[in-house]
Amino acid sequence: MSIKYAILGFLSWQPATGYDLKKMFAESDMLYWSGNNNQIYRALVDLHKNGLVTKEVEHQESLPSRKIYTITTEGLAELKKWVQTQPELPQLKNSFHVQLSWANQLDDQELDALLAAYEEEIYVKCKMMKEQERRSLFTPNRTPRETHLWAKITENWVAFYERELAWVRNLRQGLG
Amino acid sequence: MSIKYAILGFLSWQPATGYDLKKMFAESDMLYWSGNNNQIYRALVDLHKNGLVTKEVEHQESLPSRKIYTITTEGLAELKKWVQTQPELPQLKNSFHVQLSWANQLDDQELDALLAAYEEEIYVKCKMMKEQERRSLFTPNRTPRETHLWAKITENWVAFYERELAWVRNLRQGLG
DNA sequence: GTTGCCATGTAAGGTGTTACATGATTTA
DNA sequence: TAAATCATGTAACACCTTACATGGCAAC
Repeated sequence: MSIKYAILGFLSWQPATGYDLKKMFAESDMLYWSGNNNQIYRALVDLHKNGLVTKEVEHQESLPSRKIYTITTEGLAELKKWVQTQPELPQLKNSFHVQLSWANQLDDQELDALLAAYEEEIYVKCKMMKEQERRSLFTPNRTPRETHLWAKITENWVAFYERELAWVRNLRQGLG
Repeated sequence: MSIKYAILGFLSWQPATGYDLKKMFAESDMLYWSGNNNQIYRALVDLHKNGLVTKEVEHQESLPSRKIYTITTEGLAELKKWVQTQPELPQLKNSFHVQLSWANQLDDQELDALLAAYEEEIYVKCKMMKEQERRSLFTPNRTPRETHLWAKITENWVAFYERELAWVRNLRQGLG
């Protein structure tokens, strides 16, 4: 899938500039894009070309003019259509698995150090995710159902890291 | 990280051609590359240029000559060095989350159909992973420790899909 | 006085995929 | 006769990231 639908999603809440969207992506830990300019500005040009958003230019003194993008009826329809397409499987890329696959060259101490480093990293991320869940940032809060869905997505992330943490702890115990 | 280390890993078991490696990647569900030619042949050229593998050409009649790559001492050292680098966090890209984030446009029936489709997809993959775990394919089986590590990696994959399945089932129940 | 915010965008490069191209041999 | 296997490789393109570039304004 491409970042275009996530942008349409944000614009379905309210109009925004590229800069706004950039911040939204950067702040959201749920969506997996870094929020870099290149992708966002290009995507907006593309969406505009296809009539899925409208562009309104607001000139400013001594600052680059703001380009405010608003989703169109076609854009909303396209979003709804995409939302209902066959879901893809989640894509998990864990380079640590590759490291572990060929970790047999290491002695017991080196291997445990590697596992400990991974455990610590997961632990920190897990705590961050839980903190974010507690603050319930980034909830659209328009209908109870939507709020519930967003909570479930956050819950999924927390559970993902918790399970990973349990796995690596179990692995260390089994070896130690 | 790049595919180069995974190739070095395979070559640390035994010499292989690009074609062999392609099959290894395609058969392995643990490593996340598709096993396409482009990446593998380019990576092999690069590894050879850097002296991490040696190339031996075996001419054949009426078939393209086989280029057998063998890992060098430097390659083994490089692999060991990389294996001990600070692990990265697993990267999870779940486009279904994006669909769900803006699924509020859907009515209850459409939403449940979407969740059901996801559940089915995860269920099938989960069963495949369990089957692969049962058969214990692709285990190097050189030392008990290495066998154990590989089993744990497979276990991690199974648990990943099982947890995802439990999550979507729970979500459906909560909405239904 | 340096850092950060606002706001646009470009350049360059890494990573990854599918499809194309060749051509003989074996299998269904 | 159609396909799969062996074995190499190229072309085209999608996706994603970091860093670069500009330039005024506000805060510390």
